[in-house]
Amino acid sequence: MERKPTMNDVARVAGVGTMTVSRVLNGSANVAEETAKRVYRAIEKLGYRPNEMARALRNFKSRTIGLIVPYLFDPFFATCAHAVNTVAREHGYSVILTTSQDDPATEYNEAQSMLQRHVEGLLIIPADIRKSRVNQAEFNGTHIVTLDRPVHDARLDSVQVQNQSGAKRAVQHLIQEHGHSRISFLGFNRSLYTVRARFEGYRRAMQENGLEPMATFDCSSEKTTSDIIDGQLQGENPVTAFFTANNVTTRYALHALLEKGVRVPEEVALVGFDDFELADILHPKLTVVRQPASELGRVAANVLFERIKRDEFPEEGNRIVLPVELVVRRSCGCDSPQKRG
Amino acid sequence: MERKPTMNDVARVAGVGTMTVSRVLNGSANVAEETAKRVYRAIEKLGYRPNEMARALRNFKSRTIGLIVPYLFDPFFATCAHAVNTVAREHGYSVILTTSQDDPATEYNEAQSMLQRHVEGLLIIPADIRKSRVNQAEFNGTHIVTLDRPVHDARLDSVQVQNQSGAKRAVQHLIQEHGHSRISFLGFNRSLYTVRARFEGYRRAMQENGLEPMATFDCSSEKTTSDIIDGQLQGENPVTAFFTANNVTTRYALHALLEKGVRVPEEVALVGFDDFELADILHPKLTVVRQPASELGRVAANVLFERIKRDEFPEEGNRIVLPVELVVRRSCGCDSPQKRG
DNA sequence: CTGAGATGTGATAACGTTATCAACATAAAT
DNA sequence: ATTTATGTTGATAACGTTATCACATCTCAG
Repeated sequence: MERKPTMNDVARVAGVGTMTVSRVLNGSANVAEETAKRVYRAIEKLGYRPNEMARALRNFKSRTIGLIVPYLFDPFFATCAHAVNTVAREHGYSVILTTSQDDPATEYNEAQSMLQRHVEGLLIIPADIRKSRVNQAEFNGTHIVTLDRPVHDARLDSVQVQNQSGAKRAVQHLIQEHGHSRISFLGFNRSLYTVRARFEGYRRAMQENGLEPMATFDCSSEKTTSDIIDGQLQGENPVTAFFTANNVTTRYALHALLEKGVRVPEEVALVGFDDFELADILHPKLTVVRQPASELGRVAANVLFERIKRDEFPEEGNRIVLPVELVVRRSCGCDSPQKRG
Repeated sequence: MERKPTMNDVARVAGVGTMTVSRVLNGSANVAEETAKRVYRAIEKLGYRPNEMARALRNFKSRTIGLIVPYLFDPFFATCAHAVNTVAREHGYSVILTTSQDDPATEYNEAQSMLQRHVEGLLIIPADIRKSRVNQAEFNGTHIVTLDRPVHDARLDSVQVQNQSGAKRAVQHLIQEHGHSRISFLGFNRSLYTVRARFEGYRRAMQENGLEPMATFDCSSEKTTSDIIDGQLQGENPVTAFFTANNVTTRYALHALLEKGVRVPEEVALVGFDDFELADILHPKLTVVRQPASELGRVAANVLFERIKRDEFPEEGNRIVLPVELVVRRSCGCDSPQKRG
């Protein structure tokens, strides 16, 4: 309703000039103690709060960063976002958050919109390693850090996890500890960097053990996943273990197996990439590769703020890779009475 | 690096006045077609994008709303946030998102910070019905809508779900369909509105059936929940069913029961408030009260944008209550071979 | 005391946008 | 031919801050 009080109002009430109020607020030296007190009283009395819009316009500093994640209901991304938020607050920054739905066009539009809002930096989980356009010229002058997935641009900092080696270790576990040889890779959306990298880890583990890879990237829904699994469990050489590329696929696969009455891990083993809250309450408890979601967000945000602070645009960005951990529970066959030969 | 091009730059390149560029951008009438074309070409050439900071300052419209949720890694809140984001985008608004950790002081600070950023409206999931201070005078002139939980201020719009009647229905189901009489309410944090309301539904269901309520509000962690359950399962009159107040408590309780080797629902039944992705893969599949999380976010955002559009500050806010649904699966005892008398 | 430095303060001009007004065409109406 | 309308444009002044400069006072060494 009534207009918010401005610095001018404060100055008038305190009986000083506008600049003096500004100086008091910014803790600049050379303000008489007595004057400062008068200003503080006036601020108190009017309930004055500086207008960040005007500040941003004047200072070329919005104290805002942008964060673009594919989805918010995926617990992994949500956890990243939470961590980013926490770090931003510590730096006195606000976060403009939006989702891309894994669509490069949406991602580009949202990034543009954030540029218009003059964010000082951008944290992005890019939808597509090739089609993401956040590296174009128009983004020069904005600090960008990609997390979870990189893009093809050496100038950008990126923070990611050990996708390939983590996947490889998990598949090796299935091969070496449990003697599986017919292991199927289930994933969705080949254009996602993480899915590719995890597949590559899987492929290498198979190859190094002289086994034939067998991969699907079409697990877009519960139904299709179920159909794919159906096909792979039938025939003369049925699959004996599944490796799923992320928490969604893991869920689809587990659901399908349970629906069909297939016993896990007795009849078929299952190991997934990405841990989640309920993985150790499920029956069976899931063996998974755990990603440090919080740390991913935290590290990426810190890298970004470091860049912002230095206002540095390097020729070659840093690439930070965080370790993952194979959390062995039961779905791989461990802790189970019978093992296979 | 290089400064971003401004409207003045565009005007110079196009050989027109600044106002003409402004007019073209805002689609205002009365610009000659030929001139408009020149302006568009200049915009294209320079890669010009309007500075939202300057616009906001000049127009008193930031095209931004604030969203404060307790936590982002709770799938319920994350889903709300996702929905809010979607609606905001449809309106051409950006969302500044932050978390309160269910702490009223943090909530207040974050809300203040958003006011300084001149958000046009605020969507809040308040931490505490009494201690939340978002209704104070300093927030006059900002549109506020609370979602999921209300605060004590009749002027604020609030959107929530049928907490009480949903809980009551669930408990009635345990009593009437499965003959339970020793039903324990497990929750955490009595200062949360939702927990209270759900308890009240539980209490009424018990009372109307002549049963003794039995409630705990201390399920703050897995450990304490486990201990509480231990106590209630021992003694001469052990509990035969649990009603849990939200998805976190449900998880704690289920985990504890599984750890102890208690069979659900054969030995003890379990019904929770708030559905989640994996509730139907768990063993047993969980019977829950499902909340329309997406719709909650969507409706709240729409209410807010309606207020913003009309710039209306009603004496008495709307209170919208969305229906919940009892999703009957197996943990209540349904679909189980034996029923109790 | 005189001049140099420190200290405290305010006027002014930006930052990039847009509302308002005034100016000029040109077309239509008398 | 003169008025009246209509369409098209630009100069100017804000919005609320802050950097810069300028002007006072005051302190103290010489």
